[in-house]
Amino acid sequence: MRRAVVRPAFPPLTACATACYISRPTMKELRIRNVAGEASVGEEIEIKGWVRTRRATKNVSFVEINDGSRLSSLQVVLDENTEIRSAGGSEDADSLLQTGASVRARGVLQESPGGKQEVELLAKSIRVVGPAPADSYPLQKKRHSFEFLRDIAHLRPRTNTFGAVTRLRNAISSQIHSFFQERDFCWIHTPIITGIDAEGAGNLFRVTTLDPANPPRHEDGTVDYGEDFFERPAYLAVTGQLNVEAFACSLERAYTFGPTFRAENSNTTRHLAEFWMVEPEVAFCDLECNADLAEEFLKQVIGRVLESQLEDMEFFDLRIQKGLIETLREVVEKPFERITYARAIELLQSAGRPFEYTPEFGSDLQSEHERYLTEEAIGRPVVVTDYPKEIKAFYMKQNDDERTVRAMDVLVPGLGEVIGGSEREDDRERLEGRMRELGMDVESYRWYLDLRRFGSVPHSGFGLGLERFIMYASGMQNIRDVIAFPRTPGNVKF
RNA sequence: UCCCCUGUAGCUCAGCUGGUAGAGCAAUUGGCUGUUAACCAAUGGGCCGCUGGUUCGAGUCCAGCCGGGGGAGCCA
Repeated sequence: MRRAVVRPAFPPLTACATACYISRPTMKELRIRNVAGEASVGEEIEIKGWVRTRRATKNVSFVEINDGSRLSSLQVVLDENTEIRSAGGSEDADSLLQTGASVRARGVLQESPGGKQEVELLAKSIRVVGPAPADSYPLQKKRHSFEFLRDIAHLRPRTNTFGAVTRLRNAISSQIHSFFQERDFCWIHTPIITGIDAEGAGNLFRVTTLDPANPPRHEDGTVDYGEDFFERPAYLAVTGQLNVEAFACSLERAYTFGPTFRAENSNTTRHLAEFWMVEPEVAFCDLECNADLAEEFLKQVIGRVLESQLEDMEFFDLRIQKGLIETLREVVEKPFERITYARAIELLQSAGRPFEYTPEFGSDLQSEHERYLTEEAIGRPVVVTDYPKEIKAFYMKQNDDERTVRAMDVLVPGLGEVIGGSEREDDRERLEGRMRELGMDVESYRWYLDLRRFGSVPHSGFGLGLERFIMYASGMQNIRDVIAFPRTPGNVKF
């Protein structure tokens, strides 16, 4: 069977100007973000989307249509010559053309006499594909609280703010991959199910196929996980770091980028039970190298999304956080400060102001301390290194002073810690010794210790919480508003 | 997990020392010379979170429960 000329339904953007047709060779179907660049005034085009608002006068009405391809809607003008139809063939298609309805509009692009937009679509026809009854459609053409929108998480992508957040999240994710791919890193898909139950990092979600009402038990009454799917306890991963170290110690440059899970009962604007994390890991790389990587990473990703997402970023700057773009530009342009933990404590102790928690060597930096350091004492991003070993994870490389480890936190104004990382302990004996000090089950980490037995190498890495990064880049104040469907204690509705 | 705040119209909120329910926006209808947070007018809209208590009388006071938000801790 011979096929006619095949036109791709979803051509890549670079080819779109000449090939963006779907089954209608004479009709240019465009996404709204491409209208200005790919259609000229006088040309007939078709667009699809959802009605944001409608303003009607006696003879003309104006319909704002948004298709999510960009922040701005396209103004579609209906006059007495416009044919208004509905998919259901309703006699009253005009009344169905209201906020929330999905529509197809076909017409001629023209310069707009109104001040707010360059071009508009004078509609020859507009078709209501799916109506949205106004008496029950929750999104109105007015501002809604984020709190309310969380209750309709399936509809909030249709709002300006959440659309912008979603596009920014996508752009950041893409730029994260670009940053590492351009530097020859391998993306490692570390497992989501793990048998390692410690790492100190909080509570884990258990993964099991046992019947919770009637699990097999040992004679002493404890649950017999030998009967479970993995024949031992299993959990959702809280980090991919230990796994990705195996690949850094073979491919030299590796990173993870995926979901991770913590069963902590924390209810704050900065915590989720399911979130995304980026974890680069590099062999032949010490702490300074690691800090360099973190700084370059933040600068490149932020710098590029400031360019590619300018319209959305200007929206955040105007509506979410005044001065956001200026703050981010400074992050991109100024070098990060680097200080040791000991120096940070000195700065805090000489701050000449009280803190709720008194800063002293040996105790962890509190949120208020981090904010003071980066916002007031230094005034730009700062990398704090060499923390006391007691407050950091077992795998961090021990300094010769016997009291600190080669850890680093990157603190940024307005948020505090955005990146945490370290040089890893590459000496097997010291690592195992530290694990025994901490009372860990060394046997279950035998494979991890092997990385230090065979061809061990200095290596370093860090972790970045994607959602916290998006919060920082957008100015959004609640982590639940930068992820599609947030999972928090007591919340898995969507 | 702890501390604080809060549940009143579709949304955001007001409602005083207890006296029987209000505003703005949204919606509906009509009007209007191309609007853009459109405008003008009219109309409809309420188990005042739930349960119990005090009282002649509870949106208001008390107790318990449920939901939401913020802060702290933990951390990313």
